[in-house]
Amino acid sequence: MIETGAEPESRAERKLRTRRAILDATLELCTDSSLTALSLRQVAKQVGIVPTAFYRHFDSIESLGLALVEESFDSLRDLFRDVRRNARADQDPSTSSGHRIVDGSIDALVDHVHRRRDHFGFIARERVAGPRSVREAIRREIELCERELATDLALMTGTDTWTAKDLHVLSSLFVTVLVATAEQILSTTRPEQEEQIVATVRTQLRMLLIGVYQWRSES
Amino acid sequence: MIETGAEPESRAERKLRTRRAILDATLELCTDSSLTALSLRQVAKQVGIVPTAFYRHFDSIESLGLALVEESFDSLRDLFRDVRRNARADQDPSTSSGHRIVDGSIDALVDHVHRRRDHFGFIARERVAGPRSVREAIRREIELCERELATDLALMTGTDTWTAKDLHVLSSLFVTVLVATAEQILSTTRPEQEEQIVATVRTQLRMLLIGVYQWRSES
DNA sequence: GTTGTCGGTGTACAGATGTTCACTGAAAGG
DNA sequence: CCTTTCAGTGAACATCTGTACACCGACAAC
Repeated sequence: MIETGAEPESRAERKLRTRRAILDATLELCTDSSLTALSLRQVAKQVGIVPTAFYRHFDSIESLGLALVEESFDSLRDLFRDVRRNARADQDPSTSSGHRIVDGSIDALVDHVHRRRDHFGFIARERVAGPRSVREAIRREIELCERELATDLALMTGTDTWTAKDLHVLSSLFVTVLVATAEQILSTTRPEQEEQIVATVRTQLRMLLIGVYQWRSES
Repeated sequence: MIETGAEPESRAERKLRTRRAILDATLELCTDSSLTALSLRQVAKQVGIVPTAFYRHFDSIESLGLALVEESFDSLRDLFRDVRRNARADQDPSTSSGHRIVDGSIDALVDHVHRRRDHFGFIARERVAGPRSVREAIRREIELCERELATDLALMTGTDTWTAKDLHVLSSLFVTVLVATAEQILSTTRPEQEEQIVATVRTQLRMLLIGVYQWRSES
């Protein structure tokens, strides 16, 4: 469609470009309304291809959704990597009860959500409203994240004597709060309201952390 | 359609019955797929009326959704009432750190979610995937619940010296966990997995409660 | 008993939907 | 150079979509 100067572009590259265009168009089209309400023809029109050409890349909206799940969770894993790097740098016993880690993690969350509104919004929506297979894929990925976070938590001071079960319980709670916060950030555009959301979750995590530092696993 | 014997049934009653049938049909049809993916004709067919008759009751799927929001939050308020009654009965200083209240509240949650799967599922889904006006209505209702819970929390031992802001922060965290738990319960049918979910949230709330009991509001 | 109200019906239409099929034309491969 | 591959085309289809309109017939009101 739009050729910008002299780009040879192999056939494979061109195919990949259209595929990307489909993924992007889909993310844009379902910013409000969910995959299940999205038609193949809307996507095709947005991309600028004929409806039938869609089948050269995906054989249904559902499998398109599965591809978007993978892509979106790449963004979420980026966030996790940032948080982990952040936490490791602050593994300083002199800091008071992990306030730095909390603040750093929240900042990272806000930052990543802003940079990939589309991906985080996609996960939040399709997690509960998408086609069954998409919902299941998302749940599986989230459980993966929880397990991953649990092993990270095991390495931190204070939780080193915890049972594996308790570690996972805590990890799951963090992920729940993380998801809820992302949803809230996505549902507002007013900066002062976002400030409010961030301040709230900051306090929530601090309250929780007090409990965590006192917790001793039973048995 | 189905006349069971001698029921005079006034015109108003009949209209109300059809309205109910529409609401029920809608809840059933969108157990997986969201309002935005639901067509007026599907609803009409499920109810057993002709498509145009739909307009005698609602002027769009969206306004139908708003009615369902009100109805669903009636169920949620029922839950809150149960929890509050429960908590008041257990306002006994001899119980250890509110374990009884936590357990009772979770039991009430599970019970209500089972009894009104449709309503809780509707809220969980349309909260993020419904039409804009429906999403906004749900968010408003949830904020109402948070405020309500915050005033309840103020009356409890341990939080009586807290600032209004901190009370709302805690209330918001409880509601977040509540919503997340309801979502998890709804997404499973296996009893042993539900047991697992309940055990997890029980521990999570206990961890959190430790922090709450130590928390002192600043300024 | 006449009249008006109003749920519900049936027909109709213009447009959108998923999917099929035979096609084109340029890049890839021999 | 000639052949194959294959992303994208375009027409055609049966079906579903929201909504407009004229209509019916039972209940309600007078």
